[in-house]
Amino acid sequence: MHSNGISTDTYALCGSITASSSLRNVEFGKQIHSHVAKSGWISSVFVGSALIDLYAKSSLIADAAVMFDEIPLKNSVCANALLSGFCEAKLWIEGLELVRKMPGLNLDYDHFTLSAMLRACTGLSAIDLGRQVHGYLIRKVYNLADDVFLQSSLVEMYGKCGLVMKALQVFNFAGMRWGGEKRRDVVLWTSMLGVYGRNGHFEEGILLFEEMLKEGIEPDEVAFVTVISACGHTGQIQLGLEYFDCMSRVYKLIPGPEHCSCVVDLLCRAGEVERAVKVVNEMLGEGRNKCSVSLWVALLSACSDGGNVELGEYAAKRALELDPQNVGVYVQLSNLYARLEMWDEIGQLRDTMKQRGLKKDSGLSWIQVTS
DNA sequence: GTAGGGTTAG
Repeated sequence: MHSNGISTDTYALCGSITASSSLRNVEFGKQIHSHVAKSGWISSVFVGSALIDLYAKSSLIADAAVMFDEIPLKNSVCANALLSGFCEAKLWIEGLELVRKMPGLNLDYDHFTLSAMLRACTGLSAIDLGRQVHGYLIRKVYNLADDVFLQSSLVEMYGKCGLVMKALQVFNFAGMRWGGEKRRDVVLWTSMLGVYGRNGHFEEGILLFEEMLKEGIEPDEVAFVTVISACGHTGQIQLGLEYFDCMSRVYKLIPGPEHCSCVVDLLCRAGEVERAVKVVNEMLGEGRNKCSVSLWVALLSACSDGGNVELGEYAAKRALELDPQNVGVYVQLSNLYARLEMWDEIGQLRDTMKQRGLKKDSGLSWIQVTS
C-alpha cells in the first residue's frame, strides 16, 4: 500500500502493527514505526498503544516505555499496554510505580489496570496491597462478577499468598451469581486448580477438575498439566494415565513436553521407574520429538530423587545429546551426585560446565509477612 | 471502523 503511494491512516497502521505483533515480527513493526515517525501519525494514541504493545510483547520493555513517554495525549489504554508489559517482564515494582503515576497524568484505573495490579501483587506476594485492590473492586466495580479476568487475577493473588480459602471464596462467588450459566471459563477453573496444587491440596484439585468436567467446561492443555501433576502427588497413577490418555482421545489435544514429563514424574514418584523408562521409549517411538529433552530431564529428576545413578547418568547423557547448553541437566545431575556424596564427579561436572561456558543462576526469593 | 487484561509441572 505504502509502496504504491497510497497514504496510510491510523486504521491501516494499527492493523499492520497488531498483525506484526501477533506474528511476532518485531522487525516489520520497527519498519512501520520509522514510517510512522516520518508520516506525522506518531502522536496518535492508537498507533502509540499498538507500538507499546508490540514492544512489550517482544521483550523490548525499554522501547515500550520510551514510546509511552512520547505520546502527547495519553489515555488509560496506552498506560495499560505498558503496564502489562512490565508485569509480563516481572518488573512488578516498575508496574506499580506507573500505576501510582496514573492519577497525576489524569488517567483512570479500569478493569485492565486493576487486573495488572493484581498480577503485580501476585508476583510480589503483596497481600496487603492485594487486599486493598480487592476492596476497591468491591466498592467501585459494579460488574466485578462479569469479569473472568479480574476473578482469576484475584484467585491467583490469594493463592500465591497462601490464602486458599479466600481464593475459593472468590471462585465460588464467580459461579454463584449465574446459577446454571457457565460464566466461569476454563482459565478461571484452572487458576483455582493451580492454587490447590501450589498449596498442596491435590485431592481437592482433582475433585475440582471433575466438577469442571461435569459443568461441561472443556479442559485445555494447561488444565491437564495441573491435574496430571496433582495425580502424581496423590499417588493416583492410574487416574493420571487416564487423564493423559483422554487428552488426545476425547479432547483432541496434542500432549506437549510438559504433559510427557508430568507422566514420567508421576510414574517415578510412585517408584515405577522401569515403567517410566518404558513410557519414555514408547513416547520417543511415537516420534514426539519436541518431548524428548523434557522426557529425559524428567527421568533424570526422578533418578535424582531416588538416587539412581546409573539411569540418571544415562538420562543426562541423552538429554545433553539433544540440548548441550541445558544448564538444568547439569544441576540435576550434580544434585544426584551430591545426594550420594560423589564429590569427585561433581568436580568433573563443574569443569565440564566451565569449559562449555555455562553458569548456573543463583536463586532468590522473598515473601511479605502478614501483619 | 483503529490500541490494552487472567491459567502450566519439576
